[in-house]
Amino acid sequence: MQRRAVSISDIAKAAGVSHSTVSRALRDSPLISAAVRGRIQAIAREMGYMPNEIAQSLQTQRTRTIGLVVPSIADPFFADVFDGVEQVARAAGLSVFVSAAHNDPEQEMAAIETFHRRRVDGVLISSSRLSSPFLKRLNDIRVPVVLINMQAEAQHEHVHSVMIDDRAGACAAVEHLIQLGHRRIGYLGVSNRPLSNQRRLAGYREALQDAGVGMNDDWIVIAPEEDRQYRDDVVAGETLVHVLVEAGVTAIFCYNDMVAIGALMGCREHTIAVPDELSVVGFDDNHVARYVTPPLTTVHQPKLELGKQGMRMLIDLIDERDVQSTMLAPTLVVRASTAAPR
Amino acid sequence: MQRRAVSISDIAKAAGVSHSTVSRALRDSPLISAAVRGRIQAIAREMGYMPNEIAQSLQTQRTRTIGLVVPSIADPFFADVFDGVEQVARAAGLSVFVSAAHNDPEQEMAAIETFHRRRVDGVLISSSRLSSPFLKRLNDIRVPVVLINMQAEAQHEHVHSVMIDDRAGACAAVEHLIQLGHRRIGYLGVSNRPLSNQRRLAGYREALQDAGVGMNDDWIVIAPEEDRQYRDDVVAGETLVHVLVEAGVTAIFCYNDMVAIGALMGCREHTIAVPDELSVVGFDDNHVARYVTPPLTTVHQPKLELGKQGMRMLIDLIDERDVQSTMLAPTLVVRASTAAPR
DNA sequence: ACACCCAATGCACAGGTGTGCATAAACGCC
DNA sequence: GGCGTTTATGCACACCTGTGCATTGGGTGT
Repeated sequence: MQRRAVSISDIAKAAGVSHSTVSRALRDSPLISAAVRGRIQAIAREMGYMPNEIAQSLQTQRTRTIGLVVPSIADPFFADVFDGVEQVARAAGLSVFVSAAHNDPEQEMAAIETFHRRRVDGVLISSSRLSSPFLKRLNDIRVPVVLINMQAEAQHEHVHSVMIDDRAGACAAVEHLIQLGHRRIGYLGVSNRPLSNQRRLAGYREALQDAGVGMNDDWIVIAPEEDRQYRDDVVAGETLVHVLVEAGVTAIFCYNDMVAIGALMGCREHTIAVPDELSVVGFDDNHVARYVTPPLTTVHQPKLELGKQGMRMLIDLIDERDVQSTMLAPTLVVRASTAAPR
Repeated sequence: MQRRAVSISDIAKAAGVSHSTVSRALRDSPLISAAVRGRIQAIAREMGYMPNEIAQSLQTQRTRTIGLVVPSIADPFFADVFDGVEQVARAAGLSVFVSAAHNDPEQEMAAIETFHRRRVDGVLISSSRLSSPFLKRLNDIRVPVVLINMQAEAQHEHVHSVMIDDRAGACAAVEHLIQLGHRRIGYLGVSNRPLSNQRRLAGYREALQDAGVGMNDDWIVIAPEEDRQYRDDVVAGETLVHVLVEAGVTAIFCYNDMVAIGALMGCREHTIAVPDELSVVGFDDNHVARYVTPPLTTVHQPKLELGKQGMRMLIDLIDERDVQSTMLAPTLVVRASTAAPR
């Protein structure tokens, strides 16, 4: 049924020329006379010719293809990153393979092995944590790699990164609370994403210190590690917020929006009014943040830009241009979950 | 720098055999003696050989690759669909190209053209609407196509589909409201996705008719067409909900969750208590639905399953097995936005 | 008229892999 | 030991495209 697709040889036969001539004519080579070129292009169009990119890839040693590894595309954060990646890739004529690794090292390995077999021109990785054997493997495939929003443990020749300044974002959030007049500010963090949690906690501390506002170890609560992180962030916020309230804080900065949303739910259960009795700040600016009650004040991560920048950087690396790792600045979005303390 | 990757010829040279022998040995062909096979496999491992899938594709005329077209991966609906697709694809050893077409016919065309050039083994399409020239083009590429949650205008030889029963879902939602005791029930729809809107409206009417509950044209409001649908769904719900309330309904069934969330916001602005004064039902069971206030009663779409089924169907088509289009049943999820009328 | 040059085209190979067929070696059988 | 049979391997081609080099033909200059 599915008869062979038409190749340049078929066109050559139809036009009474050699396949080389067809190849050149279709690529607008000046070596071919205008008359012949036009005739061949017309025949090609008429026969419904569609270039075989597989054969081209084999010949040119370039697949015009890149691979993207994410934990899950169902997580809106990575979905936005992907959107940015895809936009830039499409504009550059590159196609992208997406692989969801679900934070499973084994699946991550499998993903980059697949990319290697498929001879992608470059790899983008956006994963929470990355293991050392994984990085070694990355080095094996001899292809440019860009890390999105993750910190490389060691520097490798072909590895660059674009990330978001967690510390600065946390600072901005806490400074906002200080400016509103809060002096007893808590942090509600997580333990299953240690790097970013540490950076946000550091920003929290720095802001307080710079402003000369007091700290207290009782005002810092870190949720214990859990497996199903996505749902659990909400549960963590919901169950732990009252600990901070009992410790006497008037405002809390949460590791991310899902924790903050959990905190909002916890407050409702304990009939704590937000923002009247407690101000709550999140991190990420998840799509959800604007629809909860009250709409959440949060730190906006430029996720789309993260993807775009990462992809641009990868293209530069593929084309052997110099690049340097960059850091994107998050911005505070003030909504209705924060107010001056009573 | 990036020296040529090792090929089977390199291995052949190292082992003192022909490349054919290496090829067969690596594929565990019984034609090769166990001794030689083992030795070659050892050498291959040692040299860090990674099969070139591009060359294999050219030879076998199979790329083990499929293309997925969606409007946007940032829309959580399609993100979940993708997740299902990816899971099944990975298990079958297929890689997936994702292309976001943003409901732009031109970009959709470009996407399937790219897939054609790359000689994907099959195509999955999940788009709101599909134009007729687009379908024609689909037919041109001579590859199995599965439509996910969209209705084909005409039947084509290679085109099958898996969809969700909009009508049944709408019925379930409205029956729930009737069972709670509501007798004046409104529908808040959209006009930029005419097919599914019609089907949900039909389900709404059917449920009312079957229960012998009265209808009224004033209780049906359809938002006018807008371009930026995603954000506008919320705005539509927010601005139009009071029209229905003034028409005297005690409950509304919304086209989807975003419209319903807009309705919730509109109610808050007009200080209409939900669910005490007005019950609200959505459609989709977006991730957001559980976090709004009050948590939204809605019709759950099995999005993951949609993706999985679609991918399974595509694999069956690729392997030339018989398949038939299927319809998945949505289920009602009762949360806190619905209650008996006062 | 002849040498020369330039424009246009074809030949042949390369890229990496899989496989039908031929070939060679080994083995069993009488 | 010759012959037929099985087993193991190599040869050569195919998949489709791009390109260096050779070739051809026509035009130009003297």
